[in-house]
Amino acid sequence: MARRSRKDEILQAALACFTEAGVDGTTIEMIRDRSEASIGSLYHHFGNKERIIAALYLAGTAEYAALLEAGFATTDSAEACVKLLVTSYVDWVVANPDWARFVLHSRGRVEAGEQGELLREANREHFQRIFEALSAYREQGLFKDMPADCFASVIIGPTHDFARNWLAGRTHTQLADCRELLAQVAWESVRANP
Amino acid sequence: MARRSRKDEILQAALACFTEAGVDGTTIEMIRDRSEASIGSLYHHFGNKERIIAALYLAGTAEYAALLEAGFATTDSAEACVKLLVTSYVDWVVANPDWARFVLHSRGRVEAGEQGELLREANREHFQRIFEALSAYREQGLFKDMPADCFASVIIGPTHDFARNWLAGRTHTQLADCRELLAQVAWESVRANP
Amino acid sequence: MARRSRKDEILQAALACFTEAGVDGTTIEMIRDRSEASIGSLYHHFGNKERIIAALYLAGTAEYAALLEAGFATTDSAEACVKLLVTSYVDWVVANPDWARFVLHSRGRVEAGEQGELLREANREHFQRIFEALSAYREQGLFKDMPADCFASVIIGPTHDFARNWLAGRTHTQLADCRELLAQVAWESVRANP
Amino acid sequence: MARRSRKDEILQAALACFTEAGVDGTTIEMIRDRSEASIGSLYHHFGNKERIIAALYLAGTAEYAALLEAGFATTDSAEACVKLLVTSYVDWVVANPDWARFVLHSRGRVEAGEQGELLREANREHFQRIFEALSAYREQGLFKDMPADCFASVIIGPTHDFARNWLAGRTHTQLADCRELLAQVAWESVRANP
DNA sequence: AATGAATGAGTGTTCATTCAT
DNA sequence: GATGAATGAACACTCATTCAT
Repeated sequence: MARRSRKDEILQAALACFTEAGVDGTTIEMIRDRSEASIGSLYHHFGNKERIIAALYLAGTAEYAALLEAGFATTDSAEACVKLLVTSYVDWVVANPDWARFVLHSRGRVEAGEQGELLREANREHFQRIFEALSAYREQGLFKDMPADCFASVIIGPTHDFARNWLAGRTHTQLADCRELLAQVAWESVRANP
Repeated sequence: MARRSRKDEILQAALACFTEAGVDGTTIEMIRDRSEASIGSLYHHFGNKERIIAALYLAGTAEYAALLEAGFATTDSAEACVKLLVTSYVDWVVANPDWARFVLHSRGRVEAGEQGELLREANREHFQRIFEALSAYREQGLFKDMPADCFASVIIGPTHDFARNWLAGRTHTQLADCRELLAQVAWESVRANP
Repeated sequence: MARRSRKDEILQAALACFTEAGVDGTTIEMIRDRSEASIGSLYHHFGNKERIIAALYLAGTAEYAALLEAGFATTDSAEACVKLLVTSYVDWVVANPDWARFVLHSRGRVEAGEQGELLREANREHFQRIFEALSAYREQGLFKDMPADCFASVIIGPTHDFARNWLAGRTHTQLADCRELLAQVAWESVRANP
Repeated sequence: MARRSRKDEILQAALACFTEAGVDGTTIEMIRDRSEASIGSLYHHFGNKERIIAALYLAGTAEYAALLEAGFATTDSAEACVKLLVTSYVDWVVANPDWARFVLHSRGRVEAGEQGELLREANREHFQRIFEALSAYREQGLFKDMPADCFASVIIGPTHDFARNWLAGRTHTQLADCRELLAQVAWESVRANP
């Protein structure tokens, strides 16, 4: 997240507060303190607390999507594609642990709020993009046959789960050290049996 | 959760509120309304809101643990054991969707609260029990070599991920319909390559 | 305060609570804890919190009055009488610091409560008794001429003031060490100039 | 107390409530009603109830200290100094009976609260100032020899005691009518015998 | 654009008291 | 007499939001 504009400073401050006190535990006053903006400024830029949360969420998922997009450009096999989904995610989480923790825990909230439709739209595009990238391989029968939503969970589920635990300080192993293992497992789990 | 005692009625009511309004969105007043207990009674039994949350959480994980324990008794192979972890979880989630949603989203909060150590203790026992059940097979080299915390995520990660999505109404497929698939994937992901 | 009956045990416990937490800071629950009586028992004996306070107050002032009465029996001069008022007070405070602190701070409260008239009656009797003891000397012109309420404050004021400070831990000097000095000052302040 | 700013209006309202209902009997809502400020404004200015009490207390003692200071400027004998301590006090109490009652009954509470150290500091300065004013006379042997804390109680004790009684409506005599008498008694009580 | 004093509905919690056993 | 679970009115305080400057 660039550290340039006032808006970004506020978002940065909000994220730090969310990390320390939780989203519900963070008050506007706390964000104001840390961002050194005024309350008026906060409301001028975002309108209300919910929209600060949504903006931070959407920016986070956009970053991961961009990372993925960049990867797709240099990817030319089913295996590389599947592994890319995992490694991009791991890389993003390791590079932005606070942001990742926030995103992982706030989805339901944003989804239920006034910006929910925006999120859902972004999500549809995200999935759409991934399926486009994979559809050719799928038609070639390179993947096990399973429902699309199940397919997604099988690929990314172990990574999500481990990332959650790592971010909560519950693992002995570092997330970065599992990068290849998780990618390999993902590939083996979805590839069609020879 | 039995529907007998006053304490359980309160817990039941709290869960319903959490499902409808979220944990933070639920007020003591709402729980009082639904449980038809008095505020004084609520505080007499639980002391504060945090402890209502913790009690509900702990009861939930205990139920899953009990289900698992019952399954271990009739399990006699590495494959059956691994699959049991998945199917028990799926069964519990399908039978108790509200409770599962609550547990899935409140872990961090309970962990951070005053009852956190209790939870961590319960968790240690839970993992201990699972590793006991699997250690013999592990020593026979029936599993891929990987860190223990990673091993756990590989087995249960896809199920956790899919269950989260299903509970949030984001899947087209029913969780119950993926029961065998998820169990099979779990087993294939951790078994040593022939 | 005798440690015999249940009522006295409760009063004793209440006083200890008042000392530690203040009268308003003390809850019925705290008194119950310390007295090892049940809530029901507390209410059976006293009816409500206010009446516990009043009973303790009245018992305290009665003790001082008794001490004074005993002294009057062996007193045969204006000087001895005046000094007795001071020394009896000092002796009682030193012997019952917690009780004294409570009495010194709760007069207004008891006076304003439902037992206020009882207190006022006791006070009238108390003053009546003192004036009886002093009236002969007064008629002999042994005292300075001043209003009765002023006379009382001149005698006991320094002692009250110092006792308050001593009970609050604000003095370097011990109250007991000022006993004779305060008595002497009282006598000099009210005796007619030769 | 000036009647200008919002803060002072709140303090004024609080004092009126304390007089009518007692400090513990006064709710924030009552102060809000009388001051015509909003609850938010109350908390914006003072933070919590305790700090309203402390601010009122400190302002009260500061006023008396100022009165005293002004008097010291025109005082040039031991007798005048001692009498000034009494008359300043009487004058302040007569001019501000509600405030005086509050100060007389809330010292322990403020002392025990978070602003206690502030109060103690103010007190130290107050005493320091008085002893400076009297030390020259003391060194000349114009006073009876007694501990400093006792000395203070002997001078102001009768006045404190009578003022308390007068403020509680327990005296027949007016405080103002005892002004000279109390000053004279104070002086006679501490001056060295000729 | 920026500011921050003011707002007040709503929150979790306390605690004196009652009453069925 | 004794018990203690149950009651619910009342409280101090929080915090997202507004708006005049």
